[in-house]
Amino acid sequence: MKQQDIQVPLCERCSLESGSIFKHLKPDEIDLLNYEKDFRQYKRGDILYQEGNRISGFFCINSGIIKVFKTGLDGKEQIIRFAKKGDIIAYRSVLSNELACTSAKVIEDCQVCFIPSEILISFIKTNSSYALELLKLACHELGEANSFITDIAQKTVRERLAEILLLLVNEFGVDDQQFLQISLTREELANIVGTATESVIRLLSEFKSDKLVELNGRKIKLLNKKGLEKISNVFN
Amino acid sequence: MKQQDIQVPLCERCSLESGSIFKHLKPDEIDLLNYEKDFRQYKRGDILYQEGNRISGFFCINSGIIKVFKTGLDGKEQIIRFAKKGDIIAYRSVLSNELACTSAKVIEDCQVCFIPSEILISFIKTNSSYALELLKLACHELGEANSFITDIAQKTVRERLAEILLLLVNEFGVDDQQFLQISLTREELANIVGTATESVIRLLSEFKSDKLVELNGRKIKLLNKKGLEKISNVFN
DNA sequence: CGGTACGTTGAGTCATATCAACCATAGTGG
DNA sequence: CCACTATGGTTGATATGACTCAACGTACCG
Repeated sequence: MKQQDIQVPLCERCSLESGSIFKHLKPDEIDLLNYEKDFRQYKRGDILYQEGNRISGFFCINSGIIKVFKTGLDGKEQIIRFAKKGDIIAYRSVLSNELACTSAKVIEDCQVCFIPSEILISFIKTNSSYALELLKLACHELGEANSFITDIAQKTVRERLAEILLLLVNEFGVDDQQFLQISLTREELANIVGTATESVIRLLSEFKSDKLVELNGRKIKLLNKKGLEKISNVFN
Repeated sequence: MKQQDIQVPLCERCSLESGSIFKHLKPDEIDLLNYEKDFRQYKRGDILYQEGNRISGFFCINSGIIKVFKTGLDGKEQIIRFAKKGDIIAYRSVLSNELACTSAKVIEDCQVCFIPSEILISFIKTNSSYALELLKLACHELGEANSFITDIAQKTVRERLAEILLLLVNEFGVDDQQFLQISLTREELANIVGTATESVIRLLSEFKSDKLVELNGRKIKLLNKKGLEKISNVFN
């Protein structure tokens, strides 16, 4: 696709395609959104927003992948979640009216729309079913956070790594050769699981020896999902 | 207080006293709440609701303390948060329309009001500033969950224990002898920190040797907050 | 008095972190 | 074109934090 072919996506179409939260808006609200939003493009490594800053709006992802993380001790990142097409990020800070508690960095080149806080707040005030959907979203994320807390507190690194691999396949799918669609460095994997880079490397090559995964640089293919599920101790 | 003296609390007064989320309701909504709510009393050890069940409403705490936890591997509890006067619990499941992802158990005898889901949903539909407050609450909790994830993933047990002690003092305060108001078993402490009971015991007695805390059975007094802050690595 | 729940301590083990060295690759600038 | 540097990946050696298991003390309760 040539540069001049890139079009600002239409919210109406995008929200339906992606199933984003905006599909609950009324036509005139969608129009307002289309008018007020600011379309932006970012490349791998770019930062959308940073922990500790006040944020004047939030982002809706149209394409690409973004990692949302907190910076802990010695600058070590803890990845909280990923965002892809249809997801919104930074809405937490906007709604709680707090400083950003996370940073967001591009993993795969992306196109996003920036939407000013006031628009979100006004939709909540005028469209109660939209507000309810937002609540549903926030509460769902809260449930996932709770599970993650329990996992990190109780499971071993080995168990968590297996779980994360399965989770990544579910969330991002695989390409035509069955390799995981999302490409992460070993360090990023470690920063999801909550461990050291070397541990991820060692465990991955163990998984490889056990014929659970196939490795090709950053590309990972799951060869034995049942086996990984067993290791990860998920029966829910 | 004799049994017959116990009164069903009035939502209007309770919400103002406790600063609960219901203070944003309009008078006629408060009346409806008063009418629809179901006042209940529970004793230490009682269970309010359990993980995996569908919940038909949520609880507003009038007095006492409740622990909210997930059950992980081998039935080990991970305490997610505590609820005290003015807090609401189980609203997550109600709003996300999911099964309960946690259980709730009484730590200190409590009086609570049970409020049917429909009431909450109807308030959201009719009172947008209330909806916004609920969103604020959920998003705030989400931020706390994110911090907790990062802590558990990156800090040592020693650091986390120090942090939790400080946090408990902040949240529940101390009695006239400076002892922490909330009384937890060692196992419960371990289930917040995410460690083994024995580890908590050992670390607490280390803290005692280092004159950081005073111990008297379950009663804990913080003697040197600065020292504990230093150990806990909190500078935020 | 036996039972149950909680607290404490010691000893041994193991998973995981840390430290260090090394290789591969790609981009940079002179 | 080559040296230089940065980044990421891998492996080995070593250290240690934290868990597990087991024994035992204590307190409370019916």
